[in-house]
Amino acid sequence: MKKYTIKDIAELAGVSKGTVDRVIHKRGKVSQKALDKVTKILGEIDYRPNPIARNLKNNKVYQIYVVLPDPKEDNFWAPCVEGVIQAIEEFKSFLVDIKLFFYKPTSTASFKEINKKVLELGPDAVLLSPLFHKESISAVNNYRSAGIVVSTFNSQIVLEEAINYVGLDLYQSGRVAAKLMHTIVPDTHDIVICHFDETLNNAIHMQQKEKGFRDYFSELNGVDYTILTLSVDQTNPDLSLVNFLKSQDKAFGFFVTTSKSYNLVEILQGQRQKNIKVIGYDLLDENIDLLKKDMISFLIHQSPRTQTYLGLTYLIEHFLFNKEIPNKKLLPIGIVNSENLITYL
Amino acid sequence: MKKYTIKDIAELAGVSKGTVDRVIHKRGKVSQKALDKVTKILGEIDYRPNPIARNLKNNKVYQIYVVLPDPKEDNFWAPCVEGVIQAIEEFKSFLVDIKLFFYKPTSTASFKEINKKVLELGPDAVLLSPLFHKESISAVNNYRSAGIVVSTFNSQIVLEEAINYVGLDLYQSGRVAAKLMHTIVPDTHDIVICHFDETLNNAIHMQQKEKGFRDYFSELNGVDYTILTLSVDQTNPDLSLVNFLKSQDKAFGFFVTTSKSYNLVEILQGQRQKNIKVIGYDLLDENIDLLKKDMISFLIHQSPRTQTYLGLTYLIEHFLFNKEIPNKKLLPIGIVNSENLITYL
DNA sequence: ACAAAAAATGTGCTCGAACACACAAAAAAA
DNA sequence: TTTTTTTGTGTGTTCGAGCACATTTTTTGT
Repeated sequence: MKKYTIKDIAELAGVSKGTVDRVIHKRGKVSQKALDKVTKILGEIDYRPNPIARNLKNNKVYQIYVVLPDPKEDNFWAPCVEGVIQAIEEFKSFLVDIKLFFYKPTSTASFKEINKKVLELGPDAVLLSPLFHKESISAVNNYRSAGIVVSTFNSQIVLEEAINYVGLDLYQSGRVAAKLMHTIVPDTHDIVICHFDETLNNAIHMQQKEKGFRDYFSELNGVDYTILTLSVDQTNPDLSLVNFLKSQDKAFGFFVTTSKSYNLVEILQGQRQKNIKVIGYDLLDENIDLLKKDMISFLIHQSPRTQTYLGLTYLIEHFLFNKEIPNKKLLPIGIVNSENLITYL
Repeated sequence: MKKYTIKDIAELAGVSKGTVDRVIHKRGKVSQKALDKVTKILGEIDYRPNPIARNLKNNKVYQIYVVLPDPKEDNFWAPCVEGVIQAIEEFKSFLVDIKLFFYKPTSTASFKEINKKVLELGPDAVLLSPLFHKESISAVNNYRSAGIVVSTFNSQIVLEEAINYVGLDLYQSGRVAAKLMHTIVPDTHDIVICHFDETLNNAIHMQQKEKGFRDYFSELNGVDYTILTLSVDQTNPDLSLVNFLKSQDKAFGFFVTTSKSYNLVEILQGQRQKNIKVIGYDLLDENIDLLKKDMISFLIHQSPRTQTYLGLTYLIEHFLFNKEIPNKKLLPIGIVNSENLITYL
C-alpha cells in the first residue's frame, strides 16, 4: 500500500506540484488539459495528504476551552476536570492550549457570563456542558456565528443543526435502572423514583431518566408494580421526605435519578426495614462507600471523566490531524456493583 | 505557555542549533562551556520536541502486525477484527501498515507457525493474543530478541520483564459474576460453575475466573452456598452433562466461564425448572438473543473490540508521536443486561 | 613554531503540504 | 504588430527536528 505525495502525483501527471496543489484545493487557475491529467491520476490512486506534514506547516496553537460547572459547587464534576487534565497531559507536546472555565451550576447568570467571556476570548473550539437548556442554545449559536467549533457533553441539547455530543443516552439509562430493579425487587413491592437535587436544575436529565424507567415497566406484561415519583428540592426539605417515606410502608425499591443516592440512604437509615434496594447514579465517594456496604445495590456510571477526555481528544485530533468529529458518541451505560467498581476508577 | 523550538534554545544559549541537538541527544562532541550554557537554558524552560516535526523527518512506514485466532473458528474473535479494522481506518493517512494474521485456536502448531512467519517478516511491533501460555512466552522472547515491540491482549502472560497488556482482570471478573449471582440467587440454592469449552484451551482463563468467583463467596460471612464445578470438554459430551444436571436438583445459579452460555441454556431448556439464573461472558449473537429473552440474567463484557483497538492505538501513537505505551491497561468489567446491551454494540 | 590531527561548532539539506511569488504563455486591446 | 492584460505553470520557501557535512577552533606531536 504505497503512500503517495503531491510530488508523486505531479510526476505521474507530468505537471508541477503547484498545479497539483491547485487542482486538489480548487484554487487559482488551471487549464482543462492539466486538470484532466491530474484528476485522472487522482482517480487511479488513493491520495491522502499527510496530516503530519500539513499540521507542521500550519504551525498554529489551537485554543480549546472547556466550560463546565465548578466541581467545588457540585462534586459530580470533579472527574470531568480529571479527564481534561489527562487530555492536557497527553497533548502537552502538541500545539494545543486547553483552558478550563467554571460556572456556578446553580446560576444561569454565571453560565451566561462565563460563555460571554469565552466568546470574547475567541478560542478555536469550546467543549461545553450545557446544563441550562435555553441559555445553552443561545450560547452555542453565538459561538457558531463566531466560527467557533462547539462540542457538548453530559447532556444533549436539541438544535436545528446537529451538534457534537459525548455522553449517555439518559432515557436508556433509566431503562437500565428499571431492568435492574426488576431483577432484584419482587413484583409485589412498590417502587419510588426519587428526583433528588437541591436546585432542580437537572430537570431535563431527571425527566428523561424517569421516562425510561417507567417505559420499561409499562412495557412489561402481566406484572404490575406501583411506581411513585418523589421530587425533592429546596421548597421540599428533608422532613417532608421523611414523612412521605414513613407513609409508604410498602415501598421497597428506590431509583434515585441524580448522584445524591447517599442522601436518600442517610434519611432511610434506621427509618424503615433494612431490606430496601437502592439504585442510583455516579461514583461519588459517598455512594461508593454505601455500594460497598450493600446499602446501594447498583450505581449507574456516567463516565464523566471519559466524557471530557473523549470530547477533547476528538477536538484536538480534528484540528491537528483533520480527523472527523463523531456527531454523537454514546458511551456504554456502566452498571456498577461493589466488585467491578475498582475497574471504573 | 510558549512552545520552544531547538532554534529558540540555540538563540537563548548563544550557540547553534547543531550544538543544542548534540546536547539533547548526547551525541558528538560538545565543550563543557557550551554544554553548561545549553543545559542551563534547558533547565529554565520546558522544552518538548515537536512530535509532528520529528515524525515528518522520520518518514518511515511502521509495520504493525496483529496475531489472533481465526474468527471463523471461534466467533468470539470477530469483534477483535472489527477493532483492528477501526484502527486501520482511523490511521489510514498515517505512515502505518497494519496487517492481520490468524491462527487456529485449537492448534498450538498453527500458533507457532504463524508467529514464526511474522517473526521472519520482521515488523516493528506485534499485537498478540497469547492463547497458549508456554508457546506465547517463547514467541514473545523471540520477538524481543529481534527488537520487535510486543503488546498482548485478552489474556495476561507472566514474564520476568513486564509486557504491555490490554484486557480484563479475569480474576476480578469472576468476583463480579459472584456478586451478581449473590444479588439474584437466594442463598438456599446451589450454584454451578461451568467450564464450557470444546477444547479446554482457555484453561488459564477459566481457572482465574473460577478462583475469583469462589473467593467472593468464601469471603462472605454467615452464608453458605454449595458451589459445584463442572468441566465440559470433548471427552465429556452433552449426554453426560445432561445426566449431571439432572442429578443436581437443587442447582439454581449457573456461572459459565466462557462465551458458550448459549450452549448451556440450550441443554437446560425444558430439562429443569424454568427459574434458573445464568451468568456468562461475551456478547455473541446467541447469547444476546437469550439475554433479551431473560434466559441469561447477565453477560460480562470483555470488550474484545476495544482491546485490539486500544492496543493498536497505543502502538501507533508510540511510533508516530513518541507516546508512552501503558504497561497494563485493565478495561472496565462491563455488566450487561438486556437494556444497556445496545450501548455496548 | 608549524603542521597534522582532533575536537568543537555551525550550516544546510530533508521530510510533505501549503502558499507566495516569479515567470511564461496565451488572449485581448492598442 | 506591439503592448497590455489575463490565464496558466513552475519554483522556492516555510514549519521543527534530525543528521550529514563543512568549517572553524583547539590540541597534540615534531
